[in-house]
Amino acid sequence: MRKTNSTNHVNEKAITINCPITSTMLAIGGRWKIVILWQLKNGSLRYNEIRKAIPNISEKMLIQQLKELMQSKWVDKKDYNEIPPRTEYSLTQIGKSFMPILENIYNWGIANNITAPRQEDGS
Amino acid sequence: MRKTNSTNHVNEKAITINCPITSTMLAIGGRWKIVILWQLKNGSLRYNEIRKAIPNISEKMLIQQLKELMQSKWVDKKDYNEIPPRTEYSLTQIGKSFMPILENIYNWGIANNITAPRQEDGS
DNA sequence: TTTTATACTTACCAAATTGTATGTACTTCC
DNA sequence: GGAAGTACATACAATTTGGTAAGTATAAAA
Repeated sequence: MRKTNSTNHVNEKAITINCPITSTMLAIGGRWKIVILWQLKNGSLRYNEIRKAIPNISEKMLIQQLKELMQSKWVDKKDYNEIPPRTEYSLTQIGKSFMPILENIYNWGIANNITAPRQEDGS
Repeated sequence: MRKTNSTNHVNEKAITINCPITSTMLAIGGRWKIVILWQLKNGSLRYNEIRKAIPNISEKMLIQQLKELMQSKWVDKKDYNEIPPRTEYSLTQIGKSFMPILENIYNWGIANNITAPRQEDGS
């Protein structure tokens, strides 16, 4: 949980309060969020399907990021109440409506040959 | 400096290596990067002008983020070699070419009434 | 000679994010 | 009775990010 009185938190709030860009970035800003959204763009997937589609993600990270995406209304979950459990995750309308922008970024990235910056250390 | 052998780092690399979206997000992903880019969209600014335009940023954060933006070629710096010092920061072509996408996100955010998600704690 | 102006650097600390390992629940199959 | 399948939860540790406070350099102005 975050501390509401830390400078970090206060600054985050100040930055996002009036800016839809930074708010949006915050919503999709976790390590795995975009990867998850990208997986869901062609339809709903079960928990384990997402997991297998994203080899490096841990279970903790997957549910954590899914929860946050659900809180911010980008992703929906359907629980079938079966045993063994079955749940399906899908994009909400909000999530779907953002996909064209993600595709823009995708194409922009390719056109501009974007590679991630890395400040590496030897150790 | 980051550790090149941490799982965290390895995962970041895996995520960005083949994906222009996550690479792009990484490049503009610091706390203040988008705010800085947004300030520069109407032309070059001196160090102190940026600083005054972004009330909460500390000097350390400002130069750090500027350096990273320069490393990833979104921002350029011109040093006038005067005393007292004078430097000017401006968007590169890459930086400028991304502005339409930022504006898309801005409009999308307004249209969808995006507010930043907050998991707050009481302490 | 102290102050002012500008653009940084650095050491250190606090906070937030990410990852590891292990455990839970329920039912069917062997 | 034990293993398998599915979707989680939780305690703890490592890593990374962000913030604070103080210092540097140079020359001109007060």
